[in-house]
Amino acid sequence: MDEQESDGVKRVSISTEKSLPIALLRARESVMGPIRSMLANAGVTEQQWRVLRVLDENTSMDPTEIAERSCLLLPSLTRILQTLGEKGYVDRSPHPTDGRRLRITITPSGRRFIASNMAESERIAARLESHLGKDKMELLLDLLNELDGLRL
Amino acid sequence: MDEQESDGVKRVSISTEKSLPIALLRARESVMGPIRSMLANAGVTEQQWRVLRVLDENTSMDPTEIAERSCLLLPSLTRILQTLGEKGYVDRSPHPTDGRRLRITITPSGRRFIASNMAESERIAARLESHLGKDKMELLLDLLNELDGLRL
DNA sequence: TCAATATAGTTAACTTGTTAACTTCATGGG
DNA sequence: CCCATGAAGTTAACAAGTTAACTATATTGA
Repeated sequence: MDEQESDGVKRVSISTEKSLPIALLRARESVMGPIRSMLANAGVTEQQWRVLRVLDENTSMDPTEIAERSCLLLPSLTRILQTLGEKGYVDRSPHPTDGRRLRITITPSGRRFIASNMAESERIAARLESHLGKDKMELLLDLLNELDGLRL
Repeated sequence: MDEQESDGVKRVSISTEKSLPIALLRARESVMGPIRSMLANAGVTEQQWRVLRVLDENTSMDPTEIAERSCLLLPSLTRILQTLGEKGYVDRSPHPTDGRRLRITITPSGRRFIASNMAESERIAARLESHLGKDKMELLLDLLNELDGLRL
């Protein structure tokens, strides 16, 4: 119940319980718990893992594309690519025609890293889906995508 | 379609498109866009705003309670309370019986700050609900809460 | 052609996220 | 009573989020 409703006045204010941003945050925390453990063992952060996975799905990308697909801002990505380069998981080369751009590629070592951790990642995802139910999962993804598509 | 399905082999891997953590992240980004503009004008961060709103709903709390309700970790909250104290929005006093705890209270200035920005905050929330639809909004909140309740 | 403007990426400065170590106070059992 | 253990906060160190300024290259139009 809403603590501030004891005076009989219906509170219009959105108590933090019903706030969508906070609900999204909490839900994400719950989902990320097991994934974080897995990634901590593997020695990468959640964001580094996202970048590697996006790169693994594509042969070569420039930072702007990577940022878009892994949901990171460019300044963050600059630092992450720096770290991943030091770990030997990505290479960078100049763009053939546009001197402003870079071509980022995942190295064989990076692909091996993904391969050796993907099974566990998928086990975690499968366990989540089995707990929530396939139908609810799809419904949830649809709603989230719709939210993402809204132009506010 | 999935780029890696061209060989006819059904990919089991969860392309980042269908990843729940990323969908949650993207959805949150969309929702937060207008809120961030509002808060930037007001001169507080999203997290500072969350803390103030939680404090506004309760007369006095200790940091552990605040952290739980505003979905922050204690080390972050320590710094945020420091900042809010400097802004004059919160006060701290020792707990009457337990020497380890603190009592954090929102100041009148903090309440005025909330009051002068709550209307705009609610306009934004209302616009969101009108775009998505009340039914879908409730459905989404239910699903997110269920996700939060899962023990993985 | 060349100056104005736009794009890609980096750097900087500040705030927060995240984990671990640390300090102080409480509490329960010997 | 005293020590071991636990709980509440803080501090530290590093990674990432966020906005703005900046560099270098491209592109456009007069």
